[in-house]
Amino acid sequence: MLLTDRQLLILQVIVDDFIRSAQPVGSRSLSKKEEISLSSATIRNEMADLEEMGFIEKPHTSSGRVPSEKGYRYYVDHLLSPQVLNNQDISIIQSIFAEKIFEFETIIQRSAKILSEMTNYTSIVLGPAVNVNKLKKIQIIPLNKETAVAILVTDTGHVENRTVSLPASMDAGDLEKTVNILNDRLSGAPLSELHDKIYKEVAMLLKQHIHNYDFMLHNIAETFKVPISEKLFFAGKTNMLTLPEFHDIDKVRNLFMMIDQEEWISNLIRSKSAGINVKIGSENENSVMEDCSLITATYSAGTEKLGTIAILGPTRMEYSRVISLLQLLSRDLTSVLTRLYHLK
Amino acid sequence: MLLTDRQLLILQVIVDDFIRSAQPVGSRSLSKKEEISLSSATIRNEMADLEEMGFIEKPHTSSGRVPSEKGYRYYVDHLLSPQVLNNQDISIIQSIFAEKIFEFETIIQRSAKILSEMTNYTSIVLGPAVNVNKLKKIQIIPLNKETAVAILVTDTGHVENRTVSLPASMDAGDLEKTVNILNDRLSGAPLSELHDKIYKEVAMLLKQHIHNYDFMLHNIAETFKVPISEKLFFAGKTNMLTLPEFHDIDKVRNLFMMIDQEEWISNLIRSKSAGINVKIGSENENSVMEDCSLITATYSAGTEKLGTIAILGPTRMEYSRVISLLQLLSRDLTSVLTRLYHLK
DNA sequence: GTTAGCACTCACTTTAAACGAGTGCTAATT
DNA sequence: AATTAGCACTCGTTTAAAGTGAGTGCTAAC
Repeated sequence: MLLTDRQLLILQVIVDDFIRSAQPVGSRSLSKKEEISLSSATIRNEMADLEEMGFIEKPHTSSGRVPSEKGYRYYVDHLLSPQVLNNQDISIIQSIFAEKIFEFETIIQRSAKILSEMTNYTSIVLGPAVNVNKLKKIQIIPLNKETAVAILVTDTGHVENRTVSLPASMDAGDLEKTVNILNDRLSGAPLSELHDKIYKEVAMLLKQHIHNYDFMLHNIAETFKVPISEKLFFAGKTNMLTLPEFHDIDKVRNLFMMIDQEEWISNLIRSKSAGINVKIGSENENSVMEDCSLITATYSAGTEKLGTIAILGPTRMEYSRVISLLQLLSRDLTSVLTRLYHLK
Repeated sequence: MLLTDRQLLILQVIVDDFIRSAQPVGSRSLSKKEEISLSSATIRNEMADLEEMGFIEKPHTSSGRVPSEKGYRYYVDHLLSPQVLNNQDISIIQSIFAEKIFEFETIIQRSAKILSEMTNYTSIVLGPAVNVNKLKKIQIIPLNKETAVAILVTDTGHVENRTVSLPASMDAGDLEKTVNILNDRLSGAPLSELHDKIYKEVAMLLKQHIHNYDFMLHNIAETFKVPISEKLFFAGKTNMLTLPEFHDIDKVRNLFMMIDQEEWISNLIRSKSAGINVKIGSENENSVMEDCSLITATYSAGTEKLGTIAILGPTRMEYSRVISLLQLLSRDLTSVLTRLYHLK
């Protein structure tokens, strides 16, 4: 099942054309293209072969051909000439990092936004798993007699905060002691281990030094128990509504309902290997994603993988452009983050 | 233009029926209702009058009647019997506040989610304007030689954080001095005034005590300049897609594109007076909201208005239920927040 | 004042016909 | 042997016409 050069060319043109127009491609319109100097009849013969091999298919008997999933897969694996981005694209991507003072979350969010604007698809960014980060510092700042704010800062500069209740008997001295003990014992520990460590290592110490040991211990442990999972950012969901494949409102609704399940989409995106990853249609193993492709790219700091950026679009996606954009952005993100967080 | 009791009854039944079914209501189906013991012909006469007065209208000559905006308005103002919520509804709302340790943002977000689930409409919650809150404490926590995290805590327990660059020459002592000066001078000031105050009151002091005065001053001022506006939370956008009035994908797209403009929606929601507020269709003064009604309620801490919760639905909305839910939730929110933040 | 009856309206549904983009196959051409 | 012109055929889409039915307005009778 080897394709001739001519079949390759025809397949490529069919895919390109369909990506552009969303209309089934007929033999006559192909024969008019510059790249192809064959009669429509010859093309029909080749198309019949391509169809037999499963690369293209007909929506109905008398219509033009449409790439099948297998066709897209072949196109992505073998026919894709990486699109050279123009200077404007490049400078837009780089504008994400232009601001001097920046927040990690801001960058991630802006990345998602810009990516969706540049592609007219939906972009999804999975932030780093905060709970593998190591604790840099704990602070507890009292607001009034009963309430205080607990703040965790990680070595990556991520800040988590929770409101905690203070025991009535707690005085400023006790609070300070508690914070000191916590910092002393917990600094450097991954956030995910805080809860355990508090009971194992901090409990005793607190008991010795603090009046309202019990209440406080419990409260603090609870506060730090809440799993801090990766944050998920979306941009350009509305773009889906402009695509002809989603003119059916039920399809859109099903897709949106799936997307709203952050749990599910996190798993979908997280479990991808490093580098660029393309999942076409049913490769995503979910019926609502049948008409969608998902392209993911990971970003890192140094050698440590931090998160994923993804583009969700129709199977009829501009693979070449999207891949180039993701490559560029993930590289830039990685280099900025490496610079920022890896000089200890 | 005073309505007779019979006209009132008919109007009410028409609106109720249309809210339920989304289908134009005909005279015959009305005459079959228990509440109404009149022949269809009589009802037709009354309907003709109601139409002449502008309370109902016909989509086309030979169709049943549909409430007009004026009809909804009258219904909301005069015919609405506040729906008594059942125990299940009440306990669901109260479950929002069940958790012991809670974050303001978490509560707000959960409120939005639950509200949208209970109503099957879209809920929007506008958080408090953080920049009128007063500064409780500033902390700057160095991550490495070049970077630090600046943390602002307000008297309401809200935490803002930014990454800042440190001057190369900065040592631990300088940093501590800076933080002390900042806290000393800025505590109690509204966040919105920090930027000005830094130049007016802090600049001099820093100059006297800190080595790399210039770089630091600038950096800090910039860090605190970024306007911290009210956060906006959405839930149940997808619910719109199940409504028959939004079977037209273009309508949905226009609405979603409008909603995505946070700026715009903030203004729409913010500028409402205290208490419950109902805007029907074109009263929202935007063409994409023509088929939508927006019901808003404010929540406060003590006497200070903090934010707004809103439900966006079709003009054919279950006004009674939504108003009851919003009333309950805004009251509960207010009482919890008052308890929490008003015991200084 | 109320109601039964009837002609009328108009969106929606159904059916049939015409259209046209595209195919597969065959026979002629290169 | 590969290519192409020609032609019958398929089938979704468009257009037109006819039929259906929910609902109305009006009038005359109760």
